[in-house]
Amino acid sequence: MSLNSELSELFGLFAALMDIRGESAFKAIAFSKVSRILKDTTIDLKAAVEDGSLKKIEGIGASSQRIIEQYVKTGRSDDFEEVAASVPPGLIPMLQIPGLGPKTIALVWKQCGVTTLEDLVKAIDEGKLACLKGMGEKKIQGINEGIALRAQAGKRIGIVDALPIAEALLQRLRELPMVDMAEVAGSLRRRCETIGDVDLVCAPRDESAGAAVAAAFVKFPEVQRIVVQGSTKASVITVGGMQVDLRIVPADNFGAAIQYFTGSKDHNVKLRGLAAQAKMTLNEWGLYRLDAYDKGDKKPGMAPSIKPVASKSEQEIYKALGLSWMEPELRENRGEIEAARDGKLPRLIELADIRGDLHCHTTGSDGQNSIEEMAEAAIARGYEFLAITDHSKSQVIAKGMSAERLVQHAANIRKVGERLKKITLLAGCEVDILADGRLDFEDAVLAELDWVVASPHVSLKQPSDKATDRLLRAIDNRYVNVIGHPTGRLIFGREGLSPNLPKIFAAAAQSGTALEINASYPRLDLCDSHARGAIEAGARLSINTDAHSTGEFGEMRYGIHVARRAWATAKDVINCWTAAQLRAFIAKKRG
DNA sequence: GCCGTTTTCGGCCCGACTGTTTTCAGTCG
Repeated sequence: MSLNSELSELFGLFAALMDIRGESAFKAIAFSKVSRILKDTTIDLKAAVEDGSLKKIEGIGASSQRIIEQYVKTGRSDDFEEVAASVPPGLIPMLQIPGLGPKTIALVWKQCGVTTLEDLVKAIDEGKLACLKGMGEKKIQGINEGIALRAQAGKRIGIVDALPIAEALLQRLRELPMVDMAEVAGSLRRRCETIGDVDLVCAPRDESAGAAVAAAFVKFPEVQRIVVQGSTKASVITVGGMQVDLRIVPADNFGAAIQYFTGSKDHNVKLRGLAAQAKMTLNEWGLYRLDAYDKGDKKPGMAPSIKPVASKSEQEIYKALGLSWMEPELRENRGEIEAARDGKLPRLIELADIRGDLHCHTTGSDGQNSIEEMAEAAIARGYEFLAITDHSKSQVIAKGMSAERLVQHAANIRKVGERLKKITLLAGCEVDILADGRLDFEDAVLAELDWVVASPHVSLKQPSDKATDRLLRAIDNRYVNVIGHPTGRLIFGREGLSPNLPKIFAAAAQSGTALEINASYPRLDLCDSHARGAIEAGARLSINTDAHSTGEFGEMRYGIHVARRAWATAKDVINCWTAAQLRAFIAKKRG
């Protein structure tokens, strides 16, 4: 695990421990924030400790800095260990149980001696919890259900599984005659790589039709089980076991609702702070002037009776707060609010900006389709160029090619390119970066190609410094144009390499080597925060599907999501350049 | 714990829901 993720985890645990200890919730929130900052950042913490730049990061104060410094130097933290020693570690996983929070956990620990989940189950069975203050029959039943729920589900799912189902449900909602507007919200709208549940928001044409919309929604064929069904909300479990929450709001409050339920939580918290500074209050119903709001009539489940400053559209709400509208992918409180205030939001890359794919496979190695079929599929997508990059010889399982076969393959690619004319085909290779940073082919072989993607496939658990040297060596090779899936991580699968990213980004920028956002799920590698670090360091990105069949070119959209979350514009991504620009990019590095 | 054109002290987002309550605490998103 990298130093950054170790420290991120430490601060996350620290926050949980403080919660259970009953310290000020704001302290725990502050440490959670530090945990998230460390998870997102690509800065080299060792270097930041040495040059004292740590405390310049907003959200990291004196205490956090002290903890990080000690941890970087010694691999441990006195502050953390002291707190950890005072709370049984078995209590921490209990925070994951729905309906069970820090206060209740502390109560059963101190009053009943519960220190593990097993203890808790036993205490419930023996009726020990019933004698606690504020603990009734229903609450105990709720905890029991929470434990069961946690055991059977609670797992996040990949965007690749969630998005198609959400889009199908959205389509059905929009086709309902009584529905005026419907939209996806939540982490799915922000295009996060994994999501907990799907949030949908819709507005009926007639405000009284809420119950009818909910009734129609729970009968959709994708729905397996109904959790809640009312006139303002319906919650269901789909056939695939995914939870989908539908909120039904008046059309006049649609913008506020979708803004609110899109989040992120951190983004909304910051926005509410801005509202408060301007003597306003922001909630899921709208943005209101504070003095009027306090006097207004409020009933649960209904819009406040007073006139809002803004509520119909997101644009209105942001505008009233002095901000331009923000793309959902940016709403993570990673500087987008300041950028929107200063008119410095990027024009994010779109799928339509992509002119070609620079990493795919054919039957030459482990792909399903021929060179011609892949090229025709690329033309059908409107691409101007396509790089065919089959595996090198070390990838025996993937039918990796010998040098002789590769040269013949390149000749075949060029022949197809000349015949088709409508597209520029680049004869390339995905060459393995061996564990020590050597490439799987000699330079003389690579020099025969138009395009080289160099990727790590083995030794993905090597130490950070070795991984750094390995990738730097590949970047240094004049024939290497892209580092493919640079860390080798798999979502839900493996952590992959954790190289010193600032060094990698700087070398890539300086040498004219692009870094890949591999669009194939579950790779999505680089991830969003890494890709953003690369852009900030001046490196170019390349979004590629790594398609092993013509159908997989369609995965480009998932790579675009990552790039947008990384604040990428079309100029940052070489797939948006013209074929001529690409040729110049190649020629410049070859020298 | 963090932060500062309302502050170096005193705030820190807001509403809904639930359960165990006679006015509120805990949890969730």
